[in-house]
Amino acid sequence: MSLNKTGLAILGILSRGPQTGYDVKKVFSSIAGHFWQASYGQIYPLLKKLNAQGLVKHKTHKPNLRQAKNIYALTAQGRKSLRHWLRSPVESHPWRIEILLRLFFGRQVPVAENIRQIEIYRRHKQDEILRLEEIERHLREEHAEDPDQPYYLLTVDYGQKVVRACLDWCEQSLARLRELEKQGYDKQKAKPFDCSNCESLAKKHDK
Amino acid sequence: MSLNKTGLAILGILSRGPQTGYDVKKVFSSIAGHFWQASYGQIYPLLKKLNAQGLVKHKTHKPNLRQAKNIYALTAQGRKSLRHWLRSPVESHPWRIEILLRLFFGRQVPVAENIRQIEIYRRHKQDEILRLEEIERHLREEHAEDPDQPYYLLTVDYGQKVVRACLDWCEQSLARLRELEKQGYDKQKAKPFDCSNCESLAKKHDK
DNA sequence: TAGAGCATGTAATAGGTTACATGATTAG
DNA sequence: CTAATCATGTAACCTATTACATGCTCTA
Repeated sequence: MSLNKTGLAILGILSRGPQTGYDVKKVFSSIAGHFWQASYGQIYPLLKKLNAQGLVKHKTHKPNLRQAKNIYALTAQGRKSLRHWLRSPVESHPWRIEILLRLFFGRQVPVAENIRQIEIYRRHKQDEILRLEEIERHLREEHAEDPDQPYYLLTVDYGQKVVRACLDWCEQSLARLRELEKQGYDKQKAKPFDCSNCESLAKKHDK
Repeated sequence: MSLNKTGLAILGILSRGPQTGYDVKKVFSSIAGHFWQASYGQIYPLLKKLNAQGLVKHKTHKPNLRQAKNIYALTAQGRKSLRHWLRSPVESHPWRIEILLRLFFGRQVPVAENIRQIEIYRRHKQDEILRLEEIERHLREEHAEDPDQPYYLLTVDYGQKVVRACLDWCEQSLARLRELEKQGYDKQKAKPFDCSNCESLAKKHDK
């Protein structure tokens, strides 16, 4: 009965009504993709697994001899599993942020290179903002009658707030790095430095 | 010559000076863990692989007959690979945010349940803030002479800004859900809703 | 002398991406 | 007729977590 988060996501999507694997993918590509993703290579095998576990059932729809599509629907068991998960306490998950990994080793290249990277990152975040605004507009216009709309809007709002915080950070960091550059940071000697006290931080974290 | 992000992270950590796999892990557990993580099960095999590729070399230090530890150091090739990566443009990465996945299906449970989840999530984020402040304090006090300090502080600042944005969102979302609850949202009929126009959003995204 | 920390590693498993492969239908 | 969209699926591969296994050293 082990079930991963993406499996539960699929159950959740099917709770909105019966649909094909292809339809499920569209949800991940449209209104849910900004906080969760899944590929066909995951969706089809998972639907099979959910079916084997009795959490979904499918009807094969044959409009003609050659073609068939599988329409999946939640079972009572599936709805129960979904609701059980929704009531279990949410956990904390670590983040992986590549721009920070790069900046952490920033001294290995000239300051100007790091400035360039943040400018690229800022463009990505600006694109994300546009995408989120597009989703918000869609939700307000096309989902005005959708009973799920209030919850959907919460997810978009999260994205907008976080991405705006990223953009704030970009501006501030660019200013700081330009200042560093002016102060001749690149010309400093690379004296080795070792902090033995980092251990005490690590200790607390691993508990 | 394929090399993943965590492999590059290890190269980066070794650029601060030769050290053991155990030492590398401590960096992920202390000042780098808030934006990148790696377990022993990843670090030791990766060090072996990096060694095979000539990006790191190791000396086996034997303080006595029984014990041995492997001290790894970057090679010229390794330093070159690291710098090459640092100059390549950073890409955009999707996020997976479990609290949003849950809220997306929030209508499946009473509003009070979703409020409870956001309160739990808020506690996680408050803990993260404390952790980040601890790291910042450590960096300001113990790394005052560290030439990498300015870059390290940038990574902490990112975390603080983003987590504070999350906390803002928590407050606002809690207020909205309390309002929804008051308005009798839970008693609404669950009319089925299907948005055919979601497809147009999906189309743009998949391009 | 017991517990915490130092130190290295493997095996099983889980989770996910990408490319490949196939073929029908529909709109311009 | 041709391009886009609908629709399903597999195989190879990569990345990462967890549990397990081992044994030394130092400090209270």
